[in-house]
Amino acid sequence: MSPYHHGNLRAELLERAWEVVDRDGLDGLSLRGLSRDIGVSHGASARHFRDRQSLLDALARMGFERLNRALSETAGTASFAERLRAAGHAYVAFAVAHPRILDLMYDAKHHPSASAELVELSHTAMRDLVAMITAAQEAGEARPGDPRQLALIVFANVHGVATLATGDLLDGVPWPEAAALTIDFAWQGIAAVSARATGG
Amino acid sequence: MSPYHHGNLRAELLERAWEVVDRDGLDGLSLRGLSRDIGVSHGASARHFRDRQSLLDALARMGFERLNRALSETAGTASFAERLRAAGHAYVAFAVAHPRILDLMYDAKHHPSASAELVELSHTAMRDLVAMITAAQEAGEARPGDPRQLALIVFANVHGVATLATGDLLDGVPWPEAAALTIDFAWQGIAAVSARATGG
DNA sequence: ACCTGAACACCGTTCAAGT
DNA sequence: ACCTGAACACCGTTCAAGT
Repeated sequence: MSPYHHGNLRAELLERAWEVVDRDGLDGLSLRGLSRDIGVSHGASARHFRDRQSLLDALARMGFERLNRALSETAGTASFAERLRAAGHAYVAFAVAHPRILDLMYDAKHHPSASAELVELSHTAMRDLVAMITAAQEAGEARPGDPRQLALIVFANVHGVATLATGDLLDGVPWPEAAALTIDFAWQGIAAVSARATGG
Repeated sequence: MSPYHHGNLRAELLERAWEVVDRDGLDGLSLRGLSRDIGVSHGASARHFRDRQSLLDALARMGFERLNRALSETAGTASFAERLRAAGHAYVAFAVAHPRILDLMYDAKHHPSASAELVELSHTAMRDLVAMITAAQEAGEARPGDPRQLALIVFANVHGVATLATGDLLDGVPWPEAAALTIDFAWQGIAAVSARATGG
């Protein structure tokens, strides 16, 4: 009712934009429509976001923050194979739950004006994976070799199956199954021979 | 010089749109700008494309046609391992050469108004891969099991490494190396045990 | 059949002015 | 510091009219 907004317009814009993109995709998002929904004038967003791309950048950062949090929550004390399975599952689950947001995340990251924070957040998962594989190697559970190469293979598998899942290319296979299949396949390839023998 | 266009405006719109998207991304593409570049009035495109999304759909179809052709050109008489390597290389090469087009291809395919032809073209590569793996199984070169599951794994690997390559997540590793690494890894996993022993 | 050009409803962005 | 509202240059889409 107060003629002026109460100071958290930035957060409200982001939250509303997340919902719109999640539901209708990027096509459904306009700054003017967003302002209309929230009940501010159409120029109000300019105080908080230089331009449309700047809002998308912030939205992408939100996405990576939530994805990274979901991934880090799987880092328990379980075996490497189980942690990998949990992390992979979490990644694909995020992709399936928020396919348009994930698209936006990688689109924004590719954009020439991408913020340093966004680029940084987009590399976190890969870095954590390299660290995890290094630890697995030191524990004798993963085969030796450049951990970045092994991480690359695992990441390619997980991201690839996520894309297949959201792209409707799984051909009827439920995504948790496809994800487990792909991740176990990747793990079998990078596990040490001794560990491989004990695997199911 | 003639006041009217000479009948291949549709093809010209598509060709020009491909160039613009390839260079500047989707943000740089507008129907009015396209018409301006070609030298027709801004409403002319409506005769050939219902709306903007319809042009993007046709553009995506072009992309899958070219990608599928590049993939089918690798289907020589070589061994399955070599054909897989060549096809994977071709896929990643296309992704690296035309990252924005590839994005557009999958975006358009996700769109509610996606044409049946586009959906069909986007499934071709996967179907060919399943057929190839089935043949490899019959030749005793691939391990038994649901060929769709094995194809899924290979496709996830290839598409995943393509995404990593265009997403600048390869961490300095040249993409042909990363692609070869990932594909060989996938092949080792699906190859028959006897074939695996002979592999490098 | 194919293209033109005006018309309409929408954008993103900027900026003086208000509180 | 934060928001308003007019202004501007751009869109996509439609449609009568021209050839």
